[in-house]
Amino acid sequence: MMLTKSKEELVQEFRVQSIQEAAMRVIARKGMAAATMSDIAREAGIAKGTIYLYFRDRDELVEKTFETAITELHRRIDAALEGDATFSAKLRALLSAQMEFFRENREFFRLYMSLRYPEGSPAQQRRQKRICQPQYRTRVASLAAILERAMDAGEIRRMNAARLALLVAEMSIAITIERVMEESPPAAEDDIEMIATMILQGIGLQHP
Amino acid sequence: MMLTKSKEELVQEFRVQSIQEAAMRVIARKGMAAATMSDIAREAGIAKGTIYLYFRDRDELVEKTFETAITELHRRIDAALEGDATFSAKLRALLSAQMEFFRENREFFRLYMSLRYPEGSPAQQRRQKRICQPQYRTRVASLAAILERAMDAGEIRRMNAARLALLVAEMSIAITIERVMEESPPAAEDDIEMIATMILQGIGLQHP
DNA sequence: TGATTGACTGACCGCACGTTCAGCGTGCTG
DNA sequence: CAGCACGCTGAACGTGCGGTCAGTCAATCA
Repeated sequence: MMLTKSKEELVQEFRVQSIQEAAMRVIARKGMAAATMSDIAREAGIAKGTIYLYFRDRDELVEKTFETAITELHRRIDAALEGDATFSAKLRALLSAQMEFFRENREFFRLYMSLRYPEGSPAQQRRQKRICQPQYRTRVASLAAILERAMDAGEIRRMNAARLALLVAEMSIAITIERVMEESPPAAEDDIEMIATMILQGIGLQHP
Repeated sequence: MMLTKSKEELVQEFRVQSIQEAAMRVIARKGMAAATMSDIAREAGIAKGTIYLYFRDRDELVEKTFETAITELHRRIDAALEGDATFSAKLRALLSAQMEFFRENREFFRLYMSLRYPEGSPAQQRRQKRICQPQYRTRVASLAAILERAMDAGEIRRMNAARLALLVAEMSIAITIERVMEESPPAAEDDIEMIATMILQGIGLQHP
């Protein structure tokens, strides 16, 4: 009895997962706005109607797909940041985790970018604002907390932590974008080293 | 004869301009994807059909609207960068020009962000890629050239100029986004000073 | 083996959009 | 003042989307 149910659940989960993966691929290929339910169904090898057995509507599909992937990203970033390494080490770990994640999940990237600033109908916008912006804000806030701690520890100069967190986050996303788009990006270590150096020492001339 | 034609042209230009301004306002309010031709016509106080007397289709309206505004932005940035000031001064001038422009043209900002990464139908995407990406790439490239010159002059350390230009551009956009979204942002000078300091000296501890 | 279930299908619906065009009014012409 | 020209209008059209649901059929049950 219990086993049977488990089996059904497994099948369900498999369907849900394969639909989400199809959605991700289609969005990656055509962009968020142009990805239709028919496209996604075709990509998943099922009928359009079947999607509606597992997701209430398009919004929910996109939302769940986003959440599944972003949860994994956050898990990795949190893992990179735990422990009490120096700020410099944590910064490199953060950059490394993010780049690695998007290298493995190139397809997620397009979805991630689409959701960062709301588009579409007002209802969709509200939904996206509810779902996605907090995710981003939370990340920036936790980065700000780390910066604050590093300031307290005297590892970095004292500045506006919130603004600084924003800058660091955006720099890391910018390089990630660039790497995802490049055919053959330079070694990740080189880019990480460059950003880390720039953040810590700037580009001025005072000696290392 | 010549005068009459001039007058008609003026009326035409006025219509074109007021439609573009309406488009900008609507896109700013509802987002690129949700801004319909009816919305734009209503905002401009004319009938939907009238727009098609001045623009072939929606794509052309968006494209022309974007170009008109971006041309002004580039004019200002170029003005800020000409002359042979120090890199440090040019950097501040660049940041200042960009922030000032988006403060005056808050409405353009949404359009600018929408077009940075293509969305919509494949045809729209091709168009946007053709129109918008080069604009952005050109700006980054010219920034890279300035960085290169500063390196030659020994004003800043030698690094990968292309990557660095990307980081500087993204940082400045990030703060601009933040400022556009904030109810009452801090004084522009403070933000400019912060980014400039961060870029030139980093956040590490070695004394100023 | 016939009955029953329910996951799956895809033709269909309503709607909202971009686009069109026949007709309207206004002002200029002869 | 009649007639013409033309910028403008907005109802109507075609298209393509998200979403629905009556029907299908393979697996399970009794």
